[in-house]
Amino acid sequence: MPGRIAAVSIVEAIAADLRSRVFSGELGSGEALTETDVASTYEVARPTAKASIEKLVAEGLLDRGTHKTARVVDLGPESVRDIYLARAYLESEVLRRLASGRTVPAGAVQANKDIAAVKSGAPLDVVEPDMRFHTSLIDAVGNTRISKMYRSLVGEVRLCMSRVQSLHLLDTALIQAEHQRLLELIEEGRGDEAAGLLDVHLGRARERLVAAMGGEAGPEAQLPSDLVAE
Amino acid sequence: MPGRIAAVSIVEAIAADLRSRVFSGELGSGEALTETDVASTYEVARPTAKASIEKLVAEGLLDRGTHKTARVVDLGPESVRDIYLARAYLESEVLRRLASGRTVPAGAVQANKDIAAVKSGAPLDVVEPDMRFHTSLIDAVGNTRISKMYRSLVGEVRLCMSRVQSLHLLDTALIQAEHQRLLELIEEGRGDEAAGLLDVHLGRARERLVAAMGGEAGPEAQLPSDLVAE
DNA sequence: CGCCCTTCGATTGTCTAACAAGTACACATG
DNA sequence: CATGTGTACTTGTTAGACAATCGAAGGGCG
Repeated sequence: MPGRIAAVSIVEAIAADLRSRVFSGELGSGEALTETDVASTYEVARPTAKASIEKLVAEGLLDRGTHKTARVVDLGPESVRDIYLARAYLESEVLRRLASGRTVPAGAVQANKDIAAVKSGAPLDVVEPDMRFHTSLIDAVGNTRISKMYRSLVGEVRLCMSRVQSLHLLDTALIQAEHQRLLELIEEGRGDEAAGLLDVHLGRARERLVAAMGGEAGPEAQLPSDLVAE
Repeated sequence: MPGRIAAVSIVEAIAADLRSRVFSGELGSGEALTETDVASTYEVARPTAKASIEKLVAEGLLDRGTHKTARVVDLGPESVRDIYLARAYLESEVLRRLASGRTVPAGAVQANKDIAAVKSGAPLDVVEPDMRFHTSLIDAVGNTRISKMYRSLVGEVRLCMSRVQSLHLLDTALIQAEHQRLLELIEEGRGDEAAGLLDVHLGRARERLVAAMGGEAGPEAQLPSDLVAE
């Protein structure tokens, strides 16, 4: 069933485009987005632009107070830690549940294959399948509210991932290998170990990103010892 | 610092009023809310009413598809289970963390006192402090994203609580006693037992509500044996 | 007599134009 | 230098309008 035609509303279309521009870095941190600007660049009425902006604000990609211009969020080290810890919070429990039922989500398997297929020259292309790997795990528990909660985090998570990739903070092969190991641990029913590996996986990305932003990196930033040894 | 003055926008004010009308049951399940209706009852322009409605849709209190009138959500048994399981998912892990640090949130203690102070004749008054008890626990972990995720669930949770209370499915004293026990278990550092009690606490409410809605109640609906014995 | 199709009313999506209200920054004043 | 004022920009809200769409009611046809 290849993507049935979708007649999305104008505000949704604009929101989607703005979103991708934020992810691609075309709209950098702190950049202002006035309603009039958006309205004129997309040639729509201001209320329509307003609605799009408010959508992105709700997603956490834009910041704005009453009567103030919306700006692209500026994630500080504390926010990054907050985001990654919230992720770990949800995802580690998910891994335990999946492992107890030994259910390996097909979507996650496919996503990890897609990561492997990405040429090393285009680091930003890893973001989409990486994100998909993790959302597939969440969705596999079959609870629509949990999925929705995770969705409310996805915007910011993806922003972090984009930063990690464009700064070359992680090797694609390592990401892919750890994902693979996670899937194996699920299949073997070893939930606690899967959760532990996830903590390593996320902790490293987190602390490296924090360090790259000028924060004080924690010890999680280093590579696993067996790989360092080579 | 008693509630600093807040100049809320009109759409926010209308959203708040609609919300309370949904919680109070004045707007029953499936009731239609057209933009024009809302606009005329509050004497505002239609776009303003539209924005308010969309806010409630985002909160999960209203349902609506493109070009269709917004309606108050009609929670079926599956949705109720989904909601309560998502709650348990987040809250049980929170209890473990709080117990490991033996941090008893002051807000939760106060909220439970407020529950005790409610006269038995007004069951709906229990909802607010009950909700506050649980949000206090979540907020106590100090992760703003986790709090935000829980917020995205709160609307529906509160709707369920209102149903439970107006149908007299649970005794106030029992709720209050179990909350008290949860706090004690946290203080004693017994995280697993706290999580277990929470499962009982939520499971009973969940299955009784499901049963009251015509679904097949699970075994969790029964009272704890020590209380049944009297 | 029942079913399909058309038509119509109601409702939402979007637009234009406009005014009110608030913020931020430069400027003038003490 | 601190303070107040003012002005430009931006957002909040309104009014009215038109197109697109959905749901139901009614008429035609088998």
